[in-house]
Amino acid sequence: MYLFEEYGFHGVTVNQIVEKVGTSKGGFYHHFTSKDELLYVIHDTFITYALKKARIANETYQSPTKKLQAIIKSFVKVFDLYKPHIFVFYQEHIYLKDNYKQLIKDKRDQFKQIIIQAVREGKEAGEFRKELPTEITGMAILGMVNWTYKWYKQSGNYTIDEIGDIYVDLILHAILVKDACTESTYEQLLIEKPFFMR
Amino acid sequence: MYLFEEYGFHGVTVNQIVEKVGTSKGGFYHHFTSKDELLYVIHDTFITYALKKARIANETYQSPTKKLQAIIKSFVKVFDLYKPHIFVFYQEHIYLKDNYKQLIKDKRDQFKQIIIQAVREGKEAGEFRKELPTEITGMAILGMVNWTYKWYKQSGNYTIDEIGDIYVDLILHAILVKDACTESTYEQLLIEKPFFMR
DNA sequence: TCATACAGACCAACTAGTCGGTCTTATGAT
DNA sequence: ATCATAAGACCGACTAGTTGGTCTGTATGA
Repeated sequence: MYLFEEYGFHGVTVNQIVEKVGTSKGGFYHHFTSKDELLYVIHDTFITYALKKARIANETYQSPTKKLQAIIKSFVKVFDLYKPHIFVFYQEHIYLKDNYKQLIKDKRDQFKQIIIQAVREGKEAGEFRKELPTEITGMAILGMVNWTYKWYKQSGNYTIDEIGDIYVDLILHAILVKDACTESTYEQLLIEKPFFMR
Repeated sequence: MYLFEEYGFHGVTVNQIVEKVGTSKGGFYHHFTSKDELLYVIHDTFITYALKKARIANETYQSPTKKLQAIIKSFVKVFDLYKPHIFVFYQEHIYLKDNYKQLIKDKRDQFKQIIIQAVREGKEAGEFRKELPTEITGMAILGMVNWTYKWYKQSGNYTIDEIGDIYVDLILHAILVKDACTESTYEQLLIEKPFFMR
C-alpha cells in the first residue's frame, strides 16, 4: 500500500506486494483476479467513502455556505484516514482498465457535482458572488483541496483539521458576497469556529 | 508526447514512441541514453520554462499583490503551451530516477518558494491578511492553479487567460485584507482588468 | 574517408499470471 | 470423542509474453 506511494503502481511488482503483506502469489490471485483489480479496489474504497461523507455533509445543512464548509471539512479529514489510497487515486487512475475506469469516473463525477451544485445554490441564494462562473469556481475549490495529497504529512506543523479550517476561510473569503465578508456576520456563517479564531 | 497523457509513461513502450515520431529504436537511442532520460527532458523543459516566467513576473512588479497576479497569470498561460509536458510532470515524476528526480525537485522547490515568498511579503506589507499561515496559503494557491491540468481543455468554454483572471480574483479576495477588498481600491490593485469586469 | 544520423533484428531481464499441490477447518456420521 | 471427507485458503516454481536497450550495418554529407 505504501509501496505504491513510493514507486508507483507499475514500479511495484506483485511479488513485492505479496512479500510485504506476508502472503504468496497464490494467495494474492486467490483474492484478486488481477493486479488491475487490486488497483480498482483501492480506488473504489476511497471514492466510495469520500462520496458517502460528502453526501452526509450535503444533507446535514441547508445553507449553501454551511454545506460547502461541511463538505470540505469532512473531505479533508479523509486525508488522515486514506492517505495511501488517495495517492493511488490521483496518481495511478490512468492505469485503470476501461471498465473499472468508468465505474470510478462515475463516482468521481458525482463528488464533483456535489461541490459545483453547492456553488450554484450559493449564487442563487445570494450568498456567493454572482460574477463567478460556477464550474471554474468549483474546480478551483476542488483543486485547492485535492492538491493537499501532494504535500500533506501527518507529522507537519498543522493538523489536517487546521488545514481544513484554513481552506474554508480562504474559500469563503474568495466567494462570499462583500457584505457577508466584511460585517461581523461572517462568524455566524461558520459551522464551527476555526482554530485560528479560538 | 500525447501518448503519455493517455497511457502514462509505463503504458507507452519505446517502440510506440519511435513509431509515432516516425523514427527507429536506433534513432531514439542515438538522441537519448535511456527512456528515463526522455522522461527527465520532458520534466526539465517544462519546469525550466515555468521557472523563468515566474522569475520575470516576480521581478517586474514591486507590490506583492501585483507580483502574485503576474506570477499566476504567466504560469496559467503555460498550460496552453506545455499541456502534455505538464501532464507528465505532475503524473509521472515518481518514475524519475533518483539523480534526475533531485534536479527536478530543486527547480520545483524554487518555483514553490517564489509563490510562498510573495505571500510572505504581502503579509509584511500589510496587503494580505496576517492571520493566514504563509506556507499553507501558498500551497493552497499552488494547488488551485496546478489542478487545472486535470481538467483544462483548450476547447472548453473559457480560455486559459480567462481562467487565470478568475483564479487571480478568487485568490485576491481570499487573502487581501478587508479594506483592500471592499473599497474601490480593489481595481487599483489589479495589473489588468479581468475579462468579467470589462 | 571519416563522422554523424539512423535502421531494425536481436537479446537479456523482468513480470503478471498459472497450476498442480499442500494445509486448514468445518461438517457430520459413527 | 474420533475420524473421514470435502471445500476453500494458500503456496511457489514455472511460463509465456513483453520491454528496454544493444549491436551491427547502412546512408549521407562534409
